[in-house]
Amino acid sequence: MTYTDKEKKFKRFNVTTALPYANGGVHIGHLAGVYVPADIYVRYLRLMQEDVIFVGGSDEHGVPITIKAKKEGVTPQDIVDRYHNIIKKSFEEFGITYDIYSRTSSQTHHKTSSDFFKKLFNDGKFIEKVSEQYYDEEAKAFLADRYITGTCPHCGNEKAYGDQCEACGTSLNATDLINPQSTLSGAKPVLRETKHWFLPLNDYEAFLREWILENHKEWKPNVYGQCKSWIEQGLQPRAVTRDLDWGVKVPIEGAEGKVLYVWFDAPIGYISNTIELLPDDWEKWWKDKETKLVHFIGKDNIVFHCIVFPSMLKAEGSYILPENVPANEFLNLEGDKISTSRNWAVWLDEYLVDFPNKQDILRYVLCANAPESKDNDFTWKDFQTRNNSELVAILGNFINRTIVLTHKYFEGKVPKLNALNELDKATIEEIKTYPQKIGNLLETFKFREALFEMMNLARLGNKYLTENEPWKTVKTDIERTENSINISLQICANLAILMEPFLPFSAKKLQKMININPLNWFEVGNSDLLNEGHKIEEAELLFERIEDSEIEKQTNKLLQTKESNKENNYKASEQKENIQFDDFAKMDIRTGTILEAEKVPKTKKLLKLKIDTGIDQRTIVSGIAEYFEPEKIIGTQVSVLVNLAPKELKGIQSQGMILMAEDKDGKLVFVSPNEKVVNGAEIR
RNA sequence: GGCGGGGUAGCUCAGUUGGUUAGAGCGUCGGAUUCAUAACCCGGAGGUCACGAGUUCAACUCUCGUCCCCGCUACCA
Repeated sequence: MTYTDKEKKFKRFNVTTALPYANGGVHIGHLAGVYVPADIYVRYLRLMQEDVIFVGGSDEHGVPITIKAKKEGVTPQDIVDRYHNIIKKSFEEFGITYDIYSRTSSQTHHKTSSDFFKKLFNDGKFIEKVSEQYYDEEAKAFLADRYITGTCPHCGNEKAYGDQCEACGTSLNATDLINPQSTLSGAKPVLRETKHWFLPLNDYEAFLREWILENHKEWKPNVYGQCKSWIEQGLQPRAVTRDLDWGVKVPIEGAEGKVLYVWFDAPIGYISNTIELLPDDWEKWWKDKETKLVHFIGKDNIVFHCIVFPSMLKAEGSYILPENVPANEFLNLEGDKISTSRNWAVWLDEYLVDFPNKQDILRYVLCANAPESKDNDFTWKDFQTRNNSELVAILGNFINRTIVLTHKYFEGKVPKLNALNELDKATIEEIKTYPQKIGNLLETFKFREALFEMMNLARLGNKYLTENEPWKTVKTDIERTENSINISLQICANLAILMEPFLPFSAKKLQKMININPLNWFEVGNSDLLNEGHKIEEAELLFERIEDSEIEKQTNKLLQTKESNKENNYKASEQKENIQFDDFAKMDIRTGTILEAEKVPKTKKLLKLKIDTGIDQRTIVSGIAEYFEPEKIIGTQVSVLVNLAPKELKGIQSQGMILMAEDKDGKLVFVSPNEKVVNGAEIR
């Protein structure tokens, strides 16, 4: 029975963690947001002797993996094998205690997700839509947006992807690209009709409203608010299939060459992995109302776990819904956003090599500084300080001085307890409060506060010891000395259990040092955990100081990343294919002067400009508002493409285009004559 | 622009249904101490609670407006 569920509404816990995508490693952002809190939660529940399974796995489908495979000339399976193994191994070594860590490329998962789809299909839960998509006739395959490159219609970058131009950051549709090209064969793709199935999320709006907005007001504000925002913006049908050959095949006739869209199959991975763990007994973990389902995720996943997956489960009909989705915000690194592509991260597998047997320090720092209510910053300096002045100075030091004194005065045996004085009594009373205090906090997902309370017990120990001064009383009052060492040792024993969810490796070490077996959470809080005469082992340091040099090594590593990012940051795009003079001559580019400029209401980037082109005065809408203040550009002479077909933007006819140069940081600059000339002068 | 989250001591965060001098840890300064990994213990300094207005006997806490940070979303010819 947990502290917050006195009526025993729930008999068991099913705890899942977001499936890491198997095209890269796991970094501190993932750990702080998802894996560390989830592991703490599960370890705690186990100590409470609750029935709990902890389910994880790798997400191995989706287009990015196929692209990476192609780039390296290996199969997608090779890619996911590589990263799945790295991730699985580093989780193990880091002490994330999954009951199962499997993968979505498993047979079980293919069958489970395929059956899930079929059930929804047969029950008429999908709608079908036919649309036009690019098709590569040489490779005989439909092309995902990512598989198509072409010229960005906006900035002219020739290597824009079908979903996004990385040069200007614009998100695109593949059909927007000029000169589209298949990255599979290099062929020019053609449009072809294709059929897909959609989950009409809009039909679940009433259900979601009631389930979340009415019945789960206790969810974290960031999660609840985000859901509310999504629901109120209106939900759209979402495609659940794609034309791709890497993934779970769509299990119906006429769906050759189609797979389940990765967002559809990935959350079903939680179910598949449970089945793999408990083939005969999995259903009670997913279909019994007395099971508490909890998803640990990062904030980027809120929509999938609170809106989409529950709608899928609801559509299926026989599943329970998550009871809570404690999503964390993001962790930054030394002031900058963590970024895989810029290699701005502390990778778990590298940490484990650089700091062998120091898992608990990272666990501690990431928990103490977890982005529970807002984005937070990880710095190596803070890592060092928290280790040196909290783990070493408060926790490690208390344990060490107690054990050393026990050996010094009592030959390593627990001394007997005599008549208690007021301080003894007060201390014993306070010890009693910790299991429930920490338990309550953990059950309500307040991990950093729970950790803080655990440390407070060590603070209590230090204070108790200092006030008793056994190093003085040993010469004058042996009974006092016996009491103060006995009670200090009882605090050590309590800590040995209470710290286990947070600092499992050190807890184990401490348990060995004082010769006890792990107890359950309800046995803790007492001051008779160690009997008189109980033998304890020699003192061994739980934590060691981290010197400046080690921290410098890490910050230098990051500095290097920053340097090399700077150098590699900008690569001029390749020259486009040759054109004839006539092609160029078709473009009518003129000098013009900005007469008026104002922001287009309800937009962030758009300015409405009035330009004197020498030919006429015309209106042009331009997406430059982030870089220019309207008043300051009036009078500026610019280059204007005047014979571009007009286009309506936000209800305004835009007649032409202002030519801009884009710097590597995305900043836009006017392309202007370097001396004033007449308006309407041809640029050639 | 719309929606959501956040803006409290140098740093990281708590602040219950609005109610006495706004709290904690770390950092810093001073003291005490020596069992302990220059650690522990005691004490001090440090905040017009983003800004402005309003409701109220009383606002960090409620209402409105403004600014800043993060995310989602629209827009970028």
